[in-house]
Amino acid sequence: MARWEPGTRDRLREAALELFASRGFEETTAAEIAAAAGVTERTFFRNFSDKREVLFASQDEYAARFLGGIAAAPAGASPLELMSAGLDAGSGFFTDELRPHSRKRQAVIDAHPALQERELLKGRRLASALGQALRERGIPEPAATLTAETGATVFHVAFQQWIAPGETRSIAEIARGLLGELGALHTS
Amino acid sequence: MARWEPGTRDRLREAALELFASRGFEETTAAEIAAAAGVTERTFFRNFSDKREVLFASQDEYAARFLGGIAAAPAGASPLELMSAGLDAGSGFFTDELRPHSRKRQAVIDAHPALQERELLKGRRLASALGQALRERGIPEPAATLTAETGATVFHVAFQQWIAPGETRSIAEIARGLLGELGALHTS
DNA sequence: GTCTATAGTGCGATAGAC
DNA sequence: GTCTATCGCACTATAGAC
Repeated sequence: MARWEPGTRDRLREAALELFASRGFEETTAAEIAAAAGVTERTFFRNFSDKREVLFASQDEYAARFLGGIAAAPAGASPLELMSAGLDAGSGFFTDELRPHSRKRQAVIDAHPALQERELLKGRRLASALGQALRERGIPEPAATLTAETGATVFHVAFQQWIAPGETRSIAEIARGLLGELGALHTS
Repeated sequence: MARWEPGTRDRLREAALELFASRGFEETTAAEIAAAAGVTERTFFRNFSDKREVLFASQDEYAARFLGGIAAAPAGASPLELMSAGLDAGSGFFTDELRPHSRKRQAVIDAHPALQERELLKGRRLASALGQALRERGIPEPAATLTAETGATVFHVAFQQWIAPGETRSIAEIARGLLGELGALHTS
């Protein structure tokens, strides 16, 4: 038997969500999460800088996809086209199987101010990273920042809708619809 | 001699800012702040729910003034007039003598993600409270939320400008200018 | 005011991957 | 052999319970 099973990080994330959802965030200790994943508390903190972060690693993965989509867009793309490319690329992260998981995760976050703080910070970091990516694609200010803020907002609203009860559309569909409505605001 | 000097809260806030600014947030313990203010660690945590909160008590006072200004505005005021009344009332908090203090405080916050998280949460709470205050004044949705979000943004931008190097205008003047520019966006 | 649980860090030893 | 992830343990500070 191997000294350590692969996928420690993912097991910790799964265990944490389950325990947070069933017992509450503050009532769950890092040691309990670690034990549920078959590792020690020390290993938990080697994988996640603090107890809140275990819920937000997925956000970082999503951001990386979003940024990758912008970087991979064809040369000469407009700011809005870059943002659409990013939204499309990022949306691949939110598969239909992930939806129940995301609903559970959001319920936990909504119940704990400490987690809301982290979520807000991640949101600002996403907007900031998008702005940087757009500037690196040659978009000047203030278009880069405006487009980045819009993109972050569209994602946020689309995600909230995606996890709403009864919603069946993909997050990409929802985001496209929102971008369309946003455009209509300026042409009507 | 009194058993305890008055103004414990304020002394703790002053001591905390000085220590955070000179040594850094993480390098300063709650016990050190308490000692500098002449009280025990226990008293620190009785006054502030956590170590970060000692820097944000002022934000709560400001919010209370802002909300009071909205509540005190004349009947029949428009959403924008209510917001202006709130901004005017709140601006009284930011006296010229407070400006160096605010600059120092913001530098500390900008240097520590843990403090940025708290700042973001306070910002969301302000916007949410403004929306509630407007609804209580009879403003329907979506005007209440839109106006509240605008008001929170104007305050945020005005505050950033107010602490900018060389800036001498009052925060009320800056906010009025921003509201004017915002209005011009819709009439040009 | 005192006592205690938990978060989070530092470091040496160790076991497996390569 | 090197590199990396884990363990195990000691330790401080936060924050809440009593």
